[in-house]
Amino acid sequence: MTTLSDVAKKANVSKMTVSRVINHPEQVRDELKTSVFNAMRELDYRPNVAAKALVNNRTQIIKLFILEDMDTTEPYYMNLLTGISKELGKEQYALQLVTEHHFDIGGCDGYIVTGMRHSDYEWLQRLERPVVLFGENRLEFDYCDTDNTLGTKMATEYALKQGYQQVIFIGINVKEPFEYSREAGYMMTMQKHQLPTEIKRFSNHSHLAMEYIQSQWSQLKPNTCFVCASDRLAFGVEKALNLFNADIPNDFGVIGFDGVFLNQVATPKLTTVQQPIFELGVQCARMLLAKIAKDGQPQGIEQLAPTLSIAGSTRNDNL
Amino acid sequence: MTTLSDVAKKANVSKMTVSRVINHPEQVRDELKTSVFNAMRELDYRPNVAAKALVNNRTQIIKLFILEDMDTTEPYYMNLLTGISKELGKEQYALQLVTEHHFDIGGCDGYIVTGMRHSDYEWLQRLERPVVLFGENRLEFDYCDTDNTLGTKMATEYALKQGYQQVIFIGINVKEPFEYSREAGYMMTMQKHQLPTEIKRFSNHSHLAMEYIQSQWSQLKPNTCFVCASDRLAFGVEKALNLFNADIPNDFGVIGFDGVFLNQVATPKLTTVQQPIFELGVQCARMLLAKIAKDGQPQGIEQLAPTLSIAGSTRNDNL
DNA sequence: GGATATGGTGTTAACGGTAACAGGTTTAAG
DNA sequence: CTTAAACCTGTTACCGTTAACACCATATCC
Repeated sequence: MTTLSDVAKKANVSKMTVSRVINHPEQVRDELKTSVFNAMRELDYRPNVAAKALVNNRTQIIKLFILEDMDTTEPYYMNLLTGISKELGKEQYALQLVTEHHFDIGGCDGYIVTGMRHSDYEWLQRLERPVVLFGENRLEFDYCDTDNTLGTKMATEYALKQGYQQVIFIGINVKEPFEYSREAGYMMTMQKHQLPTEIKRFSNHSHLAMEYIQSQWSQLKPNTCFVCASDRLAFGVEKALNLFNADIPNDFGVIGFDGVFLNQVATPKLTTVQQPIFELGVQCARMLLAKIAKDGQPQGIEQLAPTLSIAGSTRNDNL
Repeated sequence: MTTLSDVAKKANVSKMTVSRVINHPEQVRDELKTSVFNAMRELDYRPNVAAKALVNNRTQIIKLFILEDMDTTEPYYMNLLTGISKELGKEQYALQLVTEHHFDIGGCDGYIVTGMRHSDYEWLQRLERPVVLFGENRLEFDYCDTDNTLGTKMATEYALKQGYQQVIFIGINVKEPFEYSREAGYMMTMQKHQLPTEIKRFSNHSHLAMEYIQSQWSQLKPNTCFVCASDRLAFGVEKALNLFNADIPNDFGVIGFDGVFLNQVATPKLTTVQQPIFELGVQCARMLLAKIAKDGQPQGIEQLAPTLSIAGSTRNDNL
């Protein structure tokens, strides 16, 4: 391993100058800078992360708290993790997963928290390092999330554009901001078109949505589209409709929300609000690193636009 | 942050003694040891990872290479990651994900590699730090994996025990050890019972298995069980059988392999060979840490027994 | 009883990097 | 032309930990 000293010798300067070229390049003459850069290249210099961490009192570790039960949303996370990890890797940060609320053994430079519920608020506030949430909140935490309202707006607009006369919203019965936002997108769009709204809510399990459709089958009118707050619920709706040999997408449309895995295995494949999970991971990481660099200053919020992934569960102009 | 020196002062010894209590306790008198332990507890001492890493020329980072396309096996990985991460965390190691073959920027103390294909052999061999594979291989790499042969043995035995007269194996057409092992478990069991074997192979996509069943439907005899090399294929088989309103599980049985997510969303839920993915992650990590501690010495292989998760896609004595 | 091992502890010098300060040179101002 | 400010670069000390060695007791041997 080549060190600062090696580079310094090769470039005929002191260690300190080399260090400055890396961290405060504006303080060094251009002439020296180029010769230092050359030396670094020739020797294939890579800074020693541990040494830097030691002197800066950093750990180069970011902890990712996954507070919700992973099994319920599992496929989701891999993309998030990949995004976070990729971005952190660029700055030589490493990731540590924390799934239980076990004690914070070993330090870290910051936290990314996902699946926060309102009850977690208290202990999150006590954390002594910068925190960024993945997922909307109405508190003062910095966060990244999909633009949930935009997502259901897009879904509802699309359903109407495809000519479905009734649009029913199948929501998740949790009192969390992301759900409110998704419902809001639906409501706003329906009101804009002066149409009546109808919202049903269930725990996020496919069989509940399925049972609902089964119980309501006789009252369902054709030409209805179900805009769902998750792919899970949409999956259940579709399964139930299939049981009655309903004509999807001509008589009934189904639109999910998430776009991770489940929409792919449904038959027909689900039209869904595709969240940019990977990019959200990248953004979370970026925001956290910025916050660390700026000594914990608030970084605000970042909402990324989802895309509507169109598949066989809704009518489609273009087919 | 309390340091070694703080502890040393409190216990009236030198830093070195404290360090020895941690790393070479056998070299320290019991009397001193206890007083050092007390001091550590009172001051809530946590070793500084960066300092330790610096002096030991370690990074405390493990890289996880995910070589296969994640989208195909996605739900799988979260459990693996959690297992690995949990175990690494205990020893203050952090994880770095590497999904593209991008350059090995920044060092690490070891690698865990998953999704290795035969073509990756060459560059893997060149890695300069200890490597442990997740997944069978017939080369000299240390690895952890499910006992694949045992898995299909269990599945096939179970199918026969439930009285299915024909058992057909639906395999994945890749030339990889895990597939050979799964086929072997099926073959051995059938031969043991002196029954004829039948193996079909497809790429690991549900629609291919689905199309196969559809094309063969007229020739399929009731009382047949399909033992599949993946839940994906099993899912396809089941979907096709459902299309014909076949009686699952009475006329046809379906058994998958993996037990991550997909088996849960199938209707009826899939009986499947449940891999202990989380534990495999833990084992991988443990093996790698042992290898690092022993300066890269081979650690052999570790095959964990899967369990048969019984659900509605097969007949069941107990129901 | 003096030489020789043995076990337990402290001292010193690194590991690779950076902040803070010191010192030298150039530029600008009066 | 002097003096102060601005600019660059080097020196020193330290971040927290450990290996290697030095040292001093005590136990062991002939």
